[in-house]
Amino acid sequence: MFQTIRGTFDILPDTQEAGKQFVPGSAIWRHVEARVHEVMKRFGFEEIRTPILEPLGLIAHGVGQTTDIVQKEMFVVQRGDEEYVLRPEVTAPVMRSYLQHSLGQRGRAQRLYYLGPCFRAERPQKGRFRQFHQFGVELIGADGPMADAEAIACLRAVYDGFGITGTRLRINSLGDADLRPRYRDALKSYFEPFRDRLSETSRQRLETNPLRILDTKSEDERLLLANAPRIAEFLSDEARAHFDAVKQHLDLLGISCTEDPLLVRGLDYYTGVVFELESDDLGSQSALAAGGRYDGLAESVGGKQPVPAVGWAAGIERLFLAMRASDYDFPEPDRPDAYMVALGTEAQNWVFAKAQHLRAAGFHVEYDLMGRSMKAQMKEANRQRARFAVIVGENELASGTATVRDLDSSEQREVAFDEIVSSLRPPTEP
RNA sequence: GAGGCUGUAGCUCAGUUGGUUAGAGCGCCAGGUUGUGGUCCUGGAGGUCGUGGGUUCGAUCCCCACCAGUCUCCCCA
Repeated sequence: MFQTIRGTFDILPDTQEAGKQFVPGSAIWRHVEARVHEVMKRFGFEEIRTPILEPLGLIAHGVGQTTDIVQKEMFVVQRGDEEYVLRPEVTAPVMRSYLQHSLGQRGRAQRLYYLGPCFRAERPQKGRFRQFHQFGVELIGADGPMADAEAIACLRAVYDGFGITGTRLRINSLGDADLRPRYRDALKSYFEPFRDRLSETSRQRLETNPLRILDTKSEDERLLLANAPRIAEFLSDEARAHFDAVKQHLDLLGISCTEDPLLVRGLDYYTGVVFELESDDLGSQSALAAGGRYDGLAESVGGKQPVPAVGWAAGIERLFLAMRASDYDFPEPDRPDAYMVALGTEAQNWVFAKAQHLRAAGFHVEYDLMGRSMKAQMKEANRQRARFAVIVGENELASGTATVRDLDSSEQREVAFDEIVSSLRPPTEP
C-alpha cells in the first residue's frame, strides 16, 4: 500500500492528535488561514501566490550558496536540461515576482503576503516537516525604520490574535552591506587563536559565513563568544540610528522586545534589522517566526538596482503547536441544520428532492445514501450533531407533513411540507 | 546527515521466557425497540503482529537491513 512520503502528511476532515504528530483537521486549517487573511487585510497587505516550482538559480542566488538549505535540503526536479526546485521559502520567489512584473510601478510601497506550502529535505521532527506551510509578509520599497516596525507590528497582531502566550521577540541589527566584510575579518582574527577549540562546522563557517558562528549551541564556543567582537561595535551611524528608530517605533506601539547581539539569520539575504519570535513552550523547535530587512536580495536575484525590503515568515505547523500549548479554543465541526430520515423508496425519493430544495434555501442538509435503517439514520443524525431530524415515511407522505424532531430537546412535531423551511430557521429575535 | 527509543485491529494499548484458533477498551456494524438518536444490554465484522531477509523443527517474539514515527544533534519558520 502506498503511504505519504517521509515528512509529509494528509490533512483529513478530523484532527489527528492521538500518539503521533498533531495534524489539525481541514476545517481548523481553514479557520486558522481565515484569521491570518483577516489580520493581513486589516494591515493592508495583499495576497500574492507564486509557483511552488522555481528556477534552481533563483533559490541558490537568493537564499545563498553557503546555506544548509541550498547545500543539502533542496528538492530538485530535473526536466531535460532544466533544474527546478520545490520552493524552500517564499521571500526569494516574491522578490522575483516583484521584479518580473515591476510591481514597484504600482506606486506605493508594496505590502504583500503569502500563505502556502514549502519544501525542505530535512530530517522530520515534531513541528518540522518536509512539506510544511508558511505564511509571511514582504514589505517592499520602503527603506525607513517605520517599515521594519510595521512588519513586526503585523507579526505581533497575528500571534496576539491567536492568543499565543509565552513568546519573546528578539531583535538585532546586522548592519549595512559593507559591515559584513569588516565584521567578518574581526571575527576571524578573534577566533584564529582558538581555532582548535572550534567545531568542524564552525571552522568551515569562519571561512564561508562567520556570522553564523554566533548561532552556535556549543557551550564552549558560547564562552568564547562572550568576549568576541560585537556587531554593534561595527554598525555605521546610519545603521545604528535605523535600529534605534525601529525600537522606538515598537515602543510607541507597546511592543516589547529583547535585544540579542547574537541573533543572526541563516539565510544570506538579510541585512540591517533582524528579528525572531520565539516560544517558551515548544522545546527545540522554538522559533515561531523570523524575519528582517533584506535590502540586498533584489540585486542578488538579478535586479538592476537595490530594492529596500523587510519581511518575515512564520510556520503554520508550529503555530498549531503554540496554539495547542496556549489551549486555543479550536472551532467545533459545523452542525448540519437538518438530517433527513427516509423510510421506504418513495420517501427516499421525496427526501432526495427536498434536500436539494432546502440546500438551495441555504441550509446545511444531510441524508443517507446507503439505504440504511431508520435507527442507523437517526444515529448518523446524532453523530453529525444535526439540529433537526426531518423524518418522512408512508404516514407523512399520506398526510403531507413531515415529523421534525429537535435533536437537542428531543421534542418533535408534525410540519406541513411547505413549512419545513420556516421550521428550520432559528426563532427570530423580537 | 549522526545517535537514542518505538512500530500488534480505524484509535489507545496488553500479550507471547520462541509452540496450534493473537486479546481488551474505544470506535464501527447489527439486534434488543417490525417508524425514533444520544444511556444501557447482546452479538458481529475487522489483524500478512511496519516491510524484507536470517537463525530455528517452528518467529509477532531472537538477529540484520530497510521503511516510518518520535526525541536529541545539525539546521531552520
